[in-house]
Amino acid sequence: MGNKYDVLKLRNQLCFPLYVCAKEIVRSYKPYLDELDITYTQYITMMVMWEHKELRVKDIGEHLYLDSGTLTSVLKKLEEKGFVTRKRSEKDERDLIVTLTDKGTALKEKAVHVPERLGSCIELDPQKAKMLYDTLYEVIGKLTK
Amino acid sequence: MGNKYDVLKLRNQLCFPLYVCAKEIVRSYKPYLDELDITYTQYITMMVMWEHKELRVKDIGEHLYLDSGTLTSVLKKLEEKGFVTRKRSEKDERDLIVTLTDKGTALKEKAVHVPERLGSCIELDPQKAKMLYDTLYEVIGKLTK
DNA sequence: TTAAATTTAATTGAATACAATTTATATTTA
DNA sequence: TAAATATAAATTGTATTCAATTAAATTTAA
Repeated sequence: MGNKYDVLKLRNQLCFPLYVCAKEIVRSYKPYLDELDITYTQYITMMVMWEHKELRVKDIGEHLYLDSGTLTSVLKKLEEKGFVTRKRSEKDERDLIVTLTDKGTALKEKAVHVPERLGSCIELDPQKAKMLYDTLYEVIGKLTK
Repeated sequence: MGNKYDVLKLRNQLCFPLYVCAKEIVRSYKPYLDELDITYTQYITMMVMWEHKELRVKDIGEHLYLDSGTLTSVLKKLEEKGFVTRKRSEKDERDLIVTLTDKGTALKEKAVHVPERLGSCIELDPQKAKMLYDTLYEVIGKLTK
């Protein structure tokens, strides 16, 4: 029994729990990130910077799936806080080079405990976590090609 | 071989693909929802209204995991477009009653094809989809209690 | 029954996010 | 080379989202 409108019920949607889950996770990060005085978007930007030290805005955007419209203001905030510097490339003036500062590197020390603290809020079976991880990247691949 | 900072690498994060996936899915909805002249948030709000016809803002918020800060403006937009009405409850003046209009009900007819169109962008194995669905709600349960 | 506590929606302010456009620079082509 | 094209970041405008606060109404408690 069901009618053609059943597909429009919230409980039959896969995208909705995905949307809620992402939203609630970002919210759960807040108390831990507040201690570092950064937001979630600033946090994932710093993750990219901790790995690469120096990148163009465009490269950061490719790692994070974000465009310059979002990143310009995020990076200006991180520069204000002293975690990165922003400078035009001399090789190509169109590029803006973002570089991790010593203060930015030092923040890593504080951040290193965030993942476990968040993980203990979620408490997901490792096998389920892996399945979730793989499936999410599969969907991302399909949506972003 | 890894070091204590490995947990801070983007590829070792579970929350990050969740965040990206949700973001990209909402973006994928856009062309289809543009045809209905509504946004994703307005769309899920209409889903709740199609199922319940009449609800308080608070009830909508409980269904969608959104607070009045978000919903007040979403509902004002939906009222402007003529899909719902907003009226204070006579029983309890604190409550604001949102009611589906005929035009709102009619929109359902156009919306009914959105889920399949979106589904064909994702093309997920049904078994994986179910696993994903269950796991997401498991995480939501842990994060929102 | 008044006073205190609770509930509900709205408001305010900060931070995203994206589409579309603009500006500046660099590359390609005619 | 000059013009056309392409690329990168920034800007603009719209819409979320949340935390914190406010205002009004209701309920509870002293």
